[in-house]
Amino acid sequence: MTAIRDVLTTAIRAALDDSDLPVPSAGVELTPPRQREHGDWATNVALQVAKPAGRNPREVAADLRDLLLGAAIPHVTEIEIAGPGFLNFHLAPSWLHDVLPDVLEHGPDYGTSEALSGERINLEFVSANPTGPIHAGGGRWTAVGDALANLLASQGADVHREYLLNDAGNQLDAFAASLLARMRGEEPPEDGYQGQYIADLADALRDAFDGEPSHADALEWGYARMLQEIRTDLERIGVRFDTWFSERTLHAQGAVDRVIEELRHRGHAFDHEGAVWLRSTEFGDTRDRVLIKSDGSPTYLAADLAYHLDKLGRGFTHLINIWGADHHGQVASLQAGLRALGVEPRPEFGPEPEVILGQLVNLMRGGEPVRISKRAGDIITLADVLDEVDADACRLTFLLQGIDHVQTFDIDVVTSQSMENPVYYVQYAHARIASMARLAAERGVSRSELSEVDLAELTHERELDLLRSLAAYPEVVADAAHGRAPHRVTTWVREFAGRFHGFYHDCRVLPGESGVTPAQTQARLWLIEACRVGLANALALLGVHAPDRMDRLPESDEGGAQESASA
RNA sequence: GCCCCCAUAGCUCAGUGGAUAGAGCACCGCCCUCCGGAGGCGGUGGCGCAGGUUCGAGUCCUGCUGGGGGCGCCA
Repeated sequence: MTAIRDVLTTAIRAALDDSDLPVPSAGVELTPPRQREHGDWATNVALQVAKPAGRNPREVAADLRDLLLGAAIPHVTEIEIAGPGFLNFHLAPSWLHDVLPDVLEHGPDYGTSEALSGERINLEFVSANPTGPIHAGGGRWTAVGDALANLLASQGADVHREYLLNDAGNQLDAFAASLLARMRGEEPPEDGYQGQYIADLADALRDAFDGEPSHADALEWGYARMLQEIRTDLERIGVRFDTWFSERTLHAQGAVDRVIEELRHRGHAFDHEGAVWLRSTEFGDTRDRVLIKSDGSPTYLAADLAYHLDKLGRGFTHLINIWGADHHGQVASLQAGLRALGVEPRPEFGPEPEVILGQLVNLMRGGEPVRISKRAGDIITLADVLDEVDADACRLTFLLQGIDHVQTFDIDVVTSQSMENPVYYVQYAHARIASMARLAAERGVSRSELSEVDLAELTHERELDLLRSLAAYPEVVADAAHGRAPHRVTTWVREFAGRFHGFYHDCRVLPGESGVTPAQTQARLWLIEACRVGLANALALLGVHAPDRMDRLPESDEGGAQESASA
């Protein structure tokens, strides 16, 4: 929230008050218009309040304009009534010049807020079963989850990254049975795991034991191997979890049993056909759900309820899970169950846990879809991707678009043509700034104290564009956090980098033959430093490095040597 | 049959009620005597269909069409 924005909003509220008009229930909307001719800020309040007041919007706007002009708001040079009744504020560039010290003063904290101060948020993501390597598509949840954690933390929340290990169900049994079968040269069971990695593991398993290991030995051995592999992959992409939560501990400590008892006690569990059911229909679910199967074992839902209760018991004020869209069917019953257990939803967050459903990733290779086939070689793992492309390119690729869209991840585009990845365009902007700083130092050009620099030298449209982007940045971050939409930061930083490259092209910073005045050099040196802060802060949220230098591209052919398709 | 998500330029996507819908790639042209050309500038080209709500709809609602994902005493 920039200062000028607050000033304008306050002035508009006062003008409404003086006109005996109500402030719209959603508050005063004040936005930068898309068209530059429409000024620096625009509000639609006249349109919103005119109808209930039975008045003409443009007349209301005219009254408000008179009051606002009388208020002598800083920087404001003109207020025009436009279209059906917009109020467009035209400001002197001085309002943008004020942004620069704001950015520099806050540095790494520029763009943060305290909106979520006091919240302890548990964010669970990835949580891939420890029965195989993380699939390339799982990289999406890794990147999105880590960036979202950063975003929530930027708003003042205490964020805890958690990975749930599904190590208690029959998945690991099927996994172990598959390993043993493969070790004996047999086909894995019907519901078992296939793929080359199982065969490789089976070979290693044979070497690890004298004689045939027991089912339990194979299970623990395989589990440990997969867990290690998963942790390694996540380390490679640069994500660290605060807690690796073992589902087993819930069963071992009787937490699952206690959940059933509690639900019975509250009258929300009942017996039917030898099983124990949750009356989830009373809490918004489409049907009741089984908690204890007729063979006496708990369902996944029962364990999941115990797990989420455990999280709340650890003092978190809000729980967020990032799940793939293929788990959509679990959401209603989990939320119904927690509700049945007496967990009250918070109005600002909705039901607990908050479940963010992300659409899946379609893997492509060379323009051809890669089916998630059981056959060997068709599995593309996150590790495969990381073997060919650096973590930054990988992460940014996953953060390019909103998670409501199925993402197409063409491994050939992200790897062999990785120079097309926008990450380099953005990182290059940061490296350029660092390069300019190095050159300035070499030439003995140093920055004066900011207070002694005349920022009014920044008048070029390219310079003002950069300042406009920087001014908008804190709100972009806040919206991205609130909307659980890290890709908005990606969108911002890509546009910002574009604006920087444009500035670089048109505006010389360092003294040379171009006729830059010493005063301009000083103002621009501070401007690029502010840009560096903006780029670095945004990239940090995305979990992408902001390099000070990048390797030069190898000289590419001039393109003239192309052989034509002569047969 | 029911539930969730999606449909914007040739392709991949931005745009979560505002005024003239934006990028990248691809295609067609330009720009290196000066801070890194991984760059800059211009051009071609678009909101699936039909209703509705609203002063105003790519955005909200309904229906349709077309994609994707779910609907177990699996996890």
